[in-house]
Amino acid sequence: MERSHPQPREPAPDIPELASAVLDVVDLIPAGKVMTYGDVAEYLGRCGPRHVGMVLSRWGGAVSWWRVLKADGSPPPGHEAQALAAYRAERTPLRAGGVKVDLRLARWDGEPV
DNA sequence: ATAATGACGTCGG
DNA sequence: TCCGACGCCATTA
Repeated sequence: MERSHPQPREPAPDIPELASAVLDVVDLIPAGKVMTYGDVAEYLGRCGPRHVGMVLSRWGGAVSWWRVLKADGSPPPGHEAQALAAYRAERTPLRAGGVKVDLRLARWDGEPV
């Protein structure tokens, strides 16, 4: 199909395509499940866990950012209370103490629900 | 183009 | 369990 517009860019020209891909993956995580930064990075196979964090810190507000956390189950720094509230609302499995997610049960393998 | 940054991960103590 | 050091990698200044 021919494009009438001289600049057929993405709907979000401020967001790099890789970053957009990260946001897309995060949006795929079902409620009650989570992925680690490393899991998202490995899922994409195009960047490292650190970069996933950077993307979410900048553009994560448009997606379910709370469903991405550290490898030890700790919620994103600076948003712990907010994330924990979301886990409670989505019935995400938490570990004893309720400050960390039980990755054993809540980790999403990427398969459809 | 190079240096510094950051919502990470892994290992050692 | 907690803390520090090092490695990783696209983005930003």
